[in-house]
Amino acid sequence: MMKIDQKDRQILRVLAREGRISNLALAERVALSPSATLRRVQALEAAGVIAGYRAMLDPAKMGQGFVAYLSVGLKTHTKSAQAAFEQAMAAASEVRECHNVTGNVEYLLRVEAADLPAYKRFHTDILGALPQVSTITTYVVIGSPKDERK
Amino acid sequence: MMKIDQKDRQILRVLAREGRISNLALAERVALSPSATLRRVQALEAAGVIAGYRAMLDPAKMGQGFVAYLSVGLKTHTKSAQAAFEQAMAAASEVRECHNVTGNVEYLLRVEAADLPAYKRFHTDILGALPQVSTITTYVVIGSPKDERK
DNA sequence: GGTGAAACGTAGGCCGT
DNA sequence: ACGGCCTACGTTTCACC
Repeated sequence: MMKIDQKDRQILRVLAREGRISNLALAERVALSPSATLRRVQALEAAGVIAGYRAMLDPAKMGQGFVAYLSVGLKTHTKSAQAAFEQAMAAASEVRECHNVTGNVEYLLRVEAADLPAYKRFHTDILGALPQVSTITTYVVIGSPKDERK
Repeated sequence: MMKIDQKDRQILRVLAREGRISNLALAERVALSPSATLRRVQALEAAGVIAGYRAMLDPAKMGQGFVAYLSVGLKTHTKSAQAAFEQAMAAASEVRECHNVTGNVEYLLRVEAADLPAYKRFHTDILGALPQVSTITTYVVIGSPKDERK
């Protein structure tokens, strides 16, 4: 674990929004020399504070028009049932996120599919085929007024 | 809207995982010359298929140890109530995502806070203070076995 | 789509504070 | 321990084929 000062936070704020900004431009933004900036960025990467960089793709523009969140409840709460479910989710390309949560369900999924039929195939053929699953509730995303992760 | 061929898809797949890969390395991966690769990337950016680049930060390593998803139901489904709620979400720094969904609730939020007390402040002082809100259910994230957005 | 070259950015050694 | 300067090296980018 490393200590993160105000300059680091400034750097992270910029990088979270503009992941591909050049080190030179970043240095100017945070009012530091390029070398000092680079050293800080490298330290943040090494410490895992920056876990990586991603291009945010627009699902709609790639023919992935269907986005939904699903809450999933399991029949049993054994370790093996969870492991089996998580493995299936890891293997399913439609599943972009799988969160283990507290509450009246065990999992929250984010699923992206080309269209409704494609989503239905996932819902019935993949999720429905898992013996561990007891309840599924689908929340279709109509819009995302805020999405700082993308 | 642009047409996306197989090479484009290859490029997107790499960039989605390694957003800061050099154009040279990317070109090698997709077996194209650097200039052809750059032209494709620039076209994908211009078309909005690539909406931007982000550093993925680890909330736990930044003292943001508390992550939860919240389902929120509104009292009324008028345009003005939705607009007021969305504006409040846009202003709340704890809210990383706000999705408008179908189902028995109107919104799904992703909230990140330093700890439980910080989360409680958000829950009661911000969400609880909004007159439009009728139901709130909190799903605390225990773990994320898959998170391809980060 | 590829080539080449100029412009630009990166990264690490070094020194000062 | 941390910031700034310098510079060799690598990368980006664009006009041209």
